[in-house]
Amino acid sequence: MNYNFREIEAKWQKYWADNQTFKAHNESDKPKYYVLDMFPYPSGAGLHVGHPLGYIASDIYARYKRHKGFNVLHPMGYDSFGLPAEQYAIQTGQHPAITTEVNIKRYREQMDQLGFSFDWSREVRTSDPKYYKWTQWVFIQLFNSWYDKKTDKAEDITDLISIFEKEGNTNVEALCDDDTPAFTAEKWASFSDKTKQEVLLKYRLTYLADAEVNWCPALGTVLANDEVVNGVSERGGHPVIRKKMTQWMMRITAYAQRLLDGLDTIDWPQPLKDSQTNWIGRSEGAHVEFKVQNSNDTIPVFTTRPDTIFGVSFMTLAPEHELVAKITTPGQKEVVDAYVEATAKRSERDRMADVKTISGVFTGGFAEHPFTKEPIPIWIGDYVLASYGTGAVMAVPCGDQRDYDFAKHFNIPIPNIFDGVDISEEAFADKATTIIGNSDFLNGLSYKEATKKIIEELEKIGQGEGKINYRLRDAVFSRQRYWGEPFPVYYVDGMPQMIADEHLPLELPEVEKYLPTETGEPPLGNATVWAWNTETNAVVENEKIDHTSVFPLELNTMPGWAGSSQYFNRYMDSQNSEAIYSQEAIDYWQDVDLYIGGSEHATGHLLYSRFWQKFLFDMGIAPKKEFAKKLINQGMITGTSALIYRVLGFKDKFVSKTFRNKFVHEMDEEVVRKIRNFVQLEQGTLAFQELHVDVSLVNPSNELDIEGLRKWQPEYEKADFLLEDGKYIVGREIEKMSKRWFNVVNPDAICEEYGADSLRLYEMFLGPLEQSKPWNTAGISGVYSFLKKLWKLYTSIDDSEPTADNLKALHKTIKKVEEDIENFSFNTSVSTFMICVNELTAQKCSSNAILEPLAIVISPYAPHIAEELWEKLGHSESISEASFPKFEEKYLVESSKEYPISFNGKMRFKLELPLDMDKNDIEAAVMAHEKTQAQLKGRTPKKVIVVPGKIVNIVG
RNA sequence: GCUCGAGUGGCGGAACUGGUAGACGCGCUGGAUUCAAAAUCCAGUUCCUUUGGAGUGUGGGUUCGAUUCCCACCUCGAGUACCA
Repeated sequence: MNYNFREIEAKWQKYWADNQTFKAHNESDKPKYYVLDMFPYPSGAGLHVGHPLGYIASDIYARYKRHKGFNVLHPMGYDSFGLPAEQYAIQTGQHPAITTEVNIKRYREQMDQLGFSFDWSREVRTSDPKYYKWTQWVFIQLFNSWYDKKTDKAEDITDLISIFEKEGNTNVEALCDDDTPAFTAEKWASFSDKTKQEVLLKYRLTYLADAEVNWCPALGTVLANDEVVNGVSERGGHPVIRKKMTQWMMRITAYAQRLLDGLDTIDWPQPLKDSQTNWIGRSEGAHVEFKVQNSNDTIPVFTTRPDTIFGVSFMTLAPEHELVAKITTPGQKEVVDAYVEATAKRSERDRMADVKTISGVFTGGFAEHPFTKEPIPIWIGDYVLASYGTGAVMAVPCGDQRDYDFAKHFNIPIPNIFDGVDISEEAFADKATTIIGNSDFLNGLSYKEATKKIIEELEKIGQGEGKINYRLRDAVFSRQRYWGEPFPVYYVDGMPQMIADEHLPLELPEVEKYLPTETGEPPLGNATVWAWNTETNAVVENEKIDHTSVFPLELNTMPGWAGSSQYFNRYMDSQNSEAIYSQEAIDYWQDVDLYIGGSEHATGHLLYSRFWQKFLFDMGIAPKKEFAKKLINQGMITGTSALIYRVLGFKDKFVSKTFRNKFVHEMDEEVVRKIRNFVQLEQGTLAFQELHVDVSLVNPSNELDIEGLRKWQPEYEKADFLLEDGKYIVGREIEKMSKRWFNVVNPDAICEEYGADSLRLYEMFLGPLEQSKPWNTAGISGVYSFLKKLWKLYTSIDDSEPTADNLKALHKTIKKVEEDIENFSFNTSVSTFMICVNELTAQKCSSNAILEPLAIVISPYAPHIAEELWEKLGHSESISEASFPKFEEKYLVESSKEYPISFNGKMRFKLELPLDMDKNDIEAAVMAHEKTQAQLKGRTPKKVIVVPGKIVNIVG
């Protein structure tokens, strides 16, 4: 019987589903192991071949761990809130829930087809109210918490209130808004209820604030910093501007240091840790207060080089800085206003694009040097960012290149405060060799000594202190979208109130339109039943709002990362309706042992999740400070795009690849004539435009299906082609697999033709998991014929004694595959299987004692065929729990070795010698050999290196 | 610019802590089988001036010996970007 993958794969997929083979139990005598994949957003396009790469790897690992006797948790779900479903809803009016449901169904079919060993009973969907109930619940817990620097953790807000009642806030060391006023217990008691709530908002871990946000007019929503790439939205590439809006914020900055420290405790890829480190952006320095002359105002500044304070010759404020208007003198008002206005108009993108242009204006105002009391001119300049530090810098042109350039440009003096350094050409910024001079009490000190000294002095005069600054900003948590988690929040007198836990979830209301309202409110503003009745604790019609018992609900929804920030814990007990998860469940599963996913989530999902995990840890409901011990980034599978070349200016004229050339003047006259003839253009410039066409229109020899193209899109209906050898040859380009490049390949066709086991093996065989690699199906026949050979090997099975060679082939394989899986080197395992099957076939092995363990070793990679072979071997239980064969060294012991004989490090011939031969005998045997003498040509070797069991090297 | 990766045949890639460079697969070439094709099997396949040489992006270095370690540079990719 031939290898019939269709029948086999369908049979075992059904068996696994019927028998719930991969259901994980929350208690077991076995050790636990938790293997997690990043759950997908179910888009309309379905899975492409890039998705399963990580899923296959994690599935191999999960299946392997089961063979190794672990109780494995391997769940899957859907990150099902998101923009595409909403955009589709806006266009068609179809509810996003329906689109999402359809897409999920397709994803599920595709995943089932690949034979993944997921425990589907634990599936979660972020858009399911039963799930987002707990997202809302975490939000409420954050709202009810503040961050105490003394205990260095989140604490209950009620504790803070009792401190305020007892002693005010003067002794409280909290991470709170910078503008929090100081007050005594008496003062607190005198505050109105509303004021109290306002003050508390400055402490809560999630809070409302008027924030400068990234507003994307095209999407009608704000975006988080990590959702803005090069000044445009990550999704869709729309322009983004800065705008002030009242938004929910997450006080992630409270955890900046712990997020940084935690990185040392987890086994994550270094590049990923680096990008989180950079994103958090810790810098040590000092906070310095500069007094404004003839005023009570001070300008706070953060600097990493307080040691250079005697080199300050001007200050620069961000144009948006709140003191600008106050400081500016009447004489300078006009130019300053013009500059401020011009800056506000420039998009972030513009400002970023030209880093080279130096601009700024003098305000006319002066600050006072804290030590010399000299006046320091105050400038504004757009190179100072309002969002970083204090939005103001003390400029030390001799020590900072940017300040140096600014000073040169505006003819500001550049005092030199370094000993023995020439600053006539550029600034000197090398901390290691710094010796301070010309700086009063700092003279002669190194960077380190001077920094310590100056901070002491600043503290003495009360104008500064040592400070650590972070680049990380608090995260905006509001989105002006429909298809996201509603906030469990209603407003009384403009102040946010939480809906009590027991009334969650607060479900999304129905709306007629998914667009913002005419008054510019978010889509939830269209809902007519969206008010909270505090007496019945239910959502009621808006018209019942009376501001006494019925109040308006929040109109924003949560961002995409809300639902993914705690899903890994929820899987541990996903059907629990009483709690986010039971304490028993999390005590058993603890954390994720292996997390596989893309590196694009480095500063988004993976940072936010770590933040939430630390918060849950502080609350005492998560036992681990980090949610995932080990993380692996699978590489991207790139697509091979197909390009056709349009003659510029001729809509329907396309030339085959060889005819186009980027530099027309380099083209052959003959070719130019042909093209001119083709487009009937005697004179004028020839140029070409590259256009992507669907890769399915191109065959493996890069020939275009011309008729197919004409039918593909109306634009090409009348296309006319200049052919070479009667064919149109397309250009090829390796690019990210993306719908817009028409280079997406989905796994369905491959599954259909070769089966899931082939696809699984092939995706692993492509190369190292973590590297990105181009998708090319050309090689898939290799793994397919391997499976056929494997199948054939099991056609006759008997109880014969295995030969020494049989055992050697098997145990070599066990050893290598075990090492490979532990090292996530899945590509080399596939080669190992091929070698093993080739050897056993050559040896005509039919021994049960070999074929049985071999089936288990292969089973994590190609589970369907392994189950079928296992059944053929006479088993009635699934192979999935069979224990992994034990490697035995004794079968690999050799008695002789084929020594490579090298001359000056180059291998010239090989010589078989017994392994127990000692150094001297080996040397004698090699020197006596005729080929040695031929190589030496009469010379006497200077030295002979013999490494027994490895190599012989003759020098001379 | 800065940070982090990566450069090995026609292609994907292999080579454990420095010890036979190119495993395994694709492709290609030749052969067997076949009326023929598919499938299958066998042999070959880094390059060159082939009784021998050279060779892992380039140039140096350490070593008996370097794809592997060190230094400098080049190219490509990813992240980040006026961060005070």
